Amino acid sequence: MAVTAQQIAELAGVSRGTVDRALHNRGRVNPEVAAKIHKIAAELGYKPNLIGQALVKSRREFKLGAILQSVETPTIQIVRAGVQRAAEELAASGVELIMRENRGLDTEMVLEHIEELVSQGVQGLAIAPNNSPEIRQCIDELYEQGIPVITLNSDAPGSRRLAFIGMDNYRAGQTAAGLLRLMLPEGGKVLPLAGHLNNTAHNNRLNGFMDTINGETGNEIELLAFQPCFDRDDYAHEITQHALRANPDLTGIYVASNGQAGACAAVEEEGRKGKVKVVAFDLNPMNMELLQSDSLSFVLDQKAFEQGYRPPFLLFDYLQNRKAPEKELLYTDIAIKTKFNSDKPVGME
Amino acid sequence: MAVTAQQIAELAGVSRGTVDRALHNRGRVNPEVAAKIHKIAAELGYKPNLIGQALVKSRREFKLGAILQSVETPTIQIVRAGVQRAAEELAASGVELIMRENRGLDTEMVLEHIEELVSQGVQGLAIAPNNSPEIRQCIDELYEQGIPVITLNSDAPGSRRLAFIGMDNYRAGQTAAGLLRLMLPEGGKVLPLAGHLNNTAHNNRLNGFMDTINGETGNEIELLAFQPCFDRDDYAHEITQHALRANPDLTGIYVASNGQAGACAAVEEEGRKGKVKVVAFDLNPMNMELLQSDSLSFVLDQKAFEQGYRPPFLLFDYLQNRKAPEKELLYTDIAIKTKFNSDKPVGME
DNA sequence: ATGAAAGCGCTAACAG
DNA sequence: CTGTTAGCGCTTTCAT
Repeated sequence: MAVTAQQIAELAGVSRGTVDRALHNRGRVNPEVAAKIHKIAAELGYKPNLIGQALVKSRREFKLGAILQSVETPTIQIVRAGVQRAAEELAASGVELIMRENRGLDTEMVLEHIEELVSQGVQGLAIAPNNSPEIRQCIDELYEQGIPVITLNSDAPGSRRLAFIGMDNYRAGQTAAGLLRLMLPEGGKVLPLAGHLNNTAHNNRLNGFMDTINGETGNEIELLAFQPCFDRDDYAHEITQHALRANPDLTGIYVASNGQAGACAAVEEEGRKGKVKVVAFDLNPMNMELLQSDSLSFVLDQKAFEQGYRPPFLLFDYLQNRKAPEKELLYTDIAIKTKFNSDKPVGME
Repeated sequence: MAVTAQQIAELAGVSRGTVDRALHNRGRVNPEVAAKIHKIAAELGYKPNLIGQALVKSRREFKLGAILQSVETPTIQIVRAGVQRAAEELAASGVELIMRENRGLDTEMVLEHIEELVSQGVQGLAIAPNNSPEIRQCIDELYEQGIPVITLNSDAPGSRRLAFIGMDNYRAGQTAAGLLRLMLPEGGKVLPLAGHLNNTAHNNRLNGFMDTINGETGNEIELLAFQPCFDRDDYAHEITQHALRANPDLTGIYVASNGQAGACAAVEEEGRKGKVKVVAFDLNPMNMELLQSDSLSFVLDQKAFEQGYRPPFLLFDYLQNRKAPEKELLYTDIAIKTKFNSDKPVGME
């Protein structure tokens, strides 16, 4: 058995209570005795038993809230699963987690949910915000009230959130550019597609892409003008069709948003499949099919499960131990998927 | 607070002990009473508190063993870190883990370590074996003795191990082939390099590669004869140099083992960098540099940390709850890394 | 067949 | 400043 606080107490000739106070520097203990206790603990390599600790701490009750948006998308479904798994696991530690969900993006609804959850007494919030000044301000107010907020999947940059966990979209854009460059040794024209420009995520994906598509060396790639497709397959289809017909030397398409199915369809209809490489985001069932049929070359995936799973733990840790996350920006892995490595691996992610 | 066994006991008018026996079907309880207890538990949505459970179970002591090989390699260092982290986390549950390590591969040493650990009384073993009949047989004998074995990183196929956790090397070979095909739209010649053919891992990586490099569609790629480089940079360098000079249309190199630095050096010396794409394995510091300098296009990485981290937990779960892993082959994710997504993400992997 | 009681390791409230 | 005590939820004897 590992060494226990009881044993230290006996060796030091004091009680468990004193050992506990000494080891946690809670004060109210004779400095000399404390020193002695620390010494014995160090010699014995004492490590507090986490299970015992958790058991007694589970008496404190915590109430957390989680607010998700765009729950109709496959990616957010995975995020959701992560949140729920965390909720189940934390239930044993006395944590209650209340979840609220919206379809689509809706600043008003988010603000309403925040208000509701706060009135229910949540002590911490995990939010997938949209990038609106109102929400940023609301997060700052929560901070003033002592309610920590963690943003997930999408960030509220500049606000006083405890942390953000999600994809580094600029980096993801760079990664996509790197892939296209590797696939296009002869250069050619590349069409960038994205939802709206006021979608921060898409915007960052686009910036990273454009900053990187023409690197220091080699192949010259000509970037066509950016086209917003508003996440719609029909728009993406039309834009792609136009671009393909106007540019016989179009060799790559970068889809930073939804709409990839439309783009792929247009490529196939024009008989350019294989000649035109398409890179898109998020490993959902549709993209898995598009990979298998060689319509997509690469999909960049984010660790959606982790984005949902970790915030409740981070909030719990903060509330229970006043321990903030190590970094403010917790970027999840940018996973590159092809048809060959896109089945789910073992483990929870 | 969540519902506890105590509450159920009160509602059923029995004691906690009876509730416990009933809920776990341990017998020695009146069937009618048991039914009543089950009913109440279901109605209240009773979930046993994992922390309480863990606390009392931590009285049982477990002794586990782990045997690693080739500890001089960066990948196994990461595996090692995973094992150690698991050991720390399991210490609170009454688990002692004894680790033994070899440099290089050495069947004799592994067998000795196994014997030693067994004589020390370990109840389960995590082993990174080499593919030798002696070790397979030894694992079978351990199975007969009731000592579960989990192989990690490398497998002992056909033996009665509880599970294997590691990379699906055939699949990884396919993935590499897919990447080269995407990068070589014009086809060309590809040189495959690997350590020995009696290294199962390399062999599988090679087979997957060769079975896939010429797909159903498109570009014709000519595969040069496989060359063993015995994991050595100097051999790889020489082989590559020869191949480059003999084949002006060589466009790709697949390094299934170590030796990639030698191959990359040869490519650069012959002035073919950029023209010849190189794919290699394992995201170690050297490969990160080779990615950054564009000497490597892609690195296929395995979740080495996870390979070390999970086996102790799986063994513990098996010993404590007789719960075997869900699958016999626990394949870890095949991660595709480029210069842009090859810095460590957040989290423990 | 069942209840009572002990105890896992820890923290916190209360007395001194 | 320090010891005592109670108790977190559960499993496991030990009586009955």
